[in-house]
Amino acid sequence: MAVTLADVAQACGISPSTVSRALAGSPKVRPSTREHIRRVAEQMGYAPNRIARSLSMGRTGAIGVIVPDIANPFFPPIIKAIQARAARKDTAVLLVDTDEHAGDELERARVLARQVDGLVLVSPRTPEDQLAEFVRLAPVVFVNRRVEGAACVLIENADGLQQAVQHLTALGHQRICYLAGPRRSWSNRQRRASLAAACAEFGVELSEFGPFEPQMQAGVRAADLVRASGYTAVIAYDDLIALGLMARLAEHRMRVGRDISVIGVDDSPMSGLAYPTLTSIHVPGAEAGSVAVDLLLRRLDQPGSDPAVIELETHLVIRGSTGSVRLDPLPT
Amino acid sequence: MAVTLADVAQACGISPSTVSRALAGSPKVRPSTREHIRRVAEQMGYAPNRIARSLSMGRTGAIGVIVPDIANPFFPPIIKAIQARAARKDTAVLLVDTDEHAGDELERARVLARQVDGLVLVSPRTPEDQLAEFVRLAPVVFVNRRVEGAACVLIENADGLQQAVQHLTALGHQRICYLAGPRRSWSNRQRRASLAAACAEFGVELSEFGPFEPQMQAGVRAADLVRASGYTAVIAYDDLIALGLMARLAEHRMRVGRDISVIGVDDSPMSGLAYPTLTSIHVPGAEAGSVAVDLLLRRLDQPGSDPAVIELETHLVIRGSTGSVRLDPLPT
DNA sequence: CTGAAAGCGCTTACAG
DNA sequence: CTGAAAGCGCTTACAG
Repeated sequence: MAVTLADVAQACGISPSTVSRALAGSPKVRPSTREHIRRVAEQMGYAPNRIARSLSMGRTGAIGVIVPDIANPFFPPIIKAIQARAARKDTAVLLVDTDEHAGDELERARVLARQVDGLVLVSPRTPEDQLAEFVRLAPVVFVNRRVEGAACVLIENADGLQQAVQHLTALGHQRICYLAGPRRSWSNRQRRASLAAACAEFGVELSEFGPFEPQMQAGVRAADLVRASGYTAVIAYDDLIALGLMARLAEHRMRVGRDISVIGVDDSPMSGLAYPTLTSIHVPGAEAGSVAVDLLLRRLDQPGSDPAVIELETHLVIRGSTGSVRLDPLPT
Repeated sequence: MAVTLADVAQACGISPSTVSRALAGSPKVRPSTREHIRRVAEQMGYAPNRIARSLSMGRTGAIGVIVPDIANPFFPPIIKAIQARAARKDTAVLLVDTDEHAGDELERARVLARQVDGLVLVSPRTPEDQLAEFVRLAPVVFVNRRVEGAACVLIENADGLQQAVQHLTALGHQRICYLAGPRRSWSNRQRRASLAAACAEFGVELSEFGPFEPQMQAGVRAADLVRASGYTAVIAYDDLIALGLMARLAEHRMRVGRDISVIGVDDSPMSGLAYPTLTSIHVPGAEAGSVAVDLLLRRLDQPGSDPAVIELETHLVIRGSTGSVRLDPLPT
């Protein structure tokens, strides 16, 4: 029912082969015929059937993206950047949300791999020892997780966390409490290690509560632990936990930024709009997304190339949720 | 390189036709052969090439979903429900985020339509007079927008808003200020109309500021207008605007729930976790998503069927951001 | 520069 | 119940 290559060919009185080549912009077609064909095709409203093209070319022009949870504000900027970058390269994006079910990732990837040219795996939760499976499925780029021998786009939290610890010590805090993320999370292990290093460097005592799911509700739960413990400085695994924490502390009339300092990770849009505004570590999500697409597309075009590992940096954004120990801020 | 139908057929010593039928579960194949074929296929790791199947069947087994902005918390529940429902029906989902660019929707839909069996258009921003174009592209279901003659899943805000006005009047508020959403938004027009009706019913004065984009930042801007105006009750187009408003009011030491009452729309996860918690109108996003998939799939299977119009209801969820005029709440 | 032919991997009337 | 054949809409060596 849609107009096909053969229809255009017939209308032009020439062979489908030539129409195909003309539309592909092949230099082997005489310019005048090419123009004529193009005009006719346009005017007939011809649009190629991508499915048919995929089958004959052995390439789908699509990539698959798997994320744990699109409702977590960490992911939308990455997804948007992936879509934008892919669209620019005329590549479609199939998105799968696994709802944080680590056990589903491999199976979903297996199905997805058959319909796309390659996969971007964002913050996969699959255990270390099964990660190699993904690489066998299709060309793959991992985002926010290091996998030996595979292409990765990593977010290096060390700088941001080091700045966070420095900032807190400058404000007089001697002890820092870390609200840990999910145990299976690679980011969490990375953040905890960086934090330990930074605390050692500045001579600060570090302790930990958790693990917590990356959701505000978990931060609410954490709040009561934090209150009971008497810590004056908290670094949360992510902004969601930090925001939940702050909301609950406010309920108990604790003044965040005065009685207690809170730092998140992600620098999500909400962090600038909470009250008080949330000091947070900026994570270049959008950049990670577009770099991932570039890496994947390059791997598809040059199958031989070495899998690249890109590390992106982070930095601290200071806002209202951190302040000096026991000292009143500006008079109001 | 992957194992194909022909490979399986050869391994079994029978024709590809029969293998195809056996795997499709056709009753025309002798049960014993069917079992044998299945075992061999399984053991060879055969998985059908969906692209090839699509081409020969004229159906892709995928649906396209277009949303204005995945970063807006209104959409993730809908998207997740669509994915879950589609996955259960063995249908893939191609997701496109238009970044609130109304002008891009039609073009993106056009491209998408060629790779899927049908489209779900969530809260499309395209002007009224071009909406019919989508229907011509492919089988379509609209979510959160009424389109004459097309299948729609609508969220009827009237009940929720009526409850909201009733709630506010019961608390003693005589005037209500509405913070309007985007002008091109169908929801906004619908909400404004329902609100006007409810206010008329309860004899409340209604005025309006806006339009505002559905983002917290817009709520921050709105806050200064609201403060200057002296209104004691505000209903915002959505939770994001309401949350931005609350954050900014808090900065100015206004006590939301006491000095002023604020109501949002969406009942997003954050509304229960802000401080104070946000009274909001619950919108059944997840239900809308799965109903939309059902509708679309039914249209694909029964092309003749009439396009259904489903209306989902809303209701008010009362939390901490609304309170009596000028009266102190419980002593603490 | 252009065309006829084969092929991508499946499905499905049409014959047995 | 099973097989040979045609076809889905494209691309691309292979000949001219």
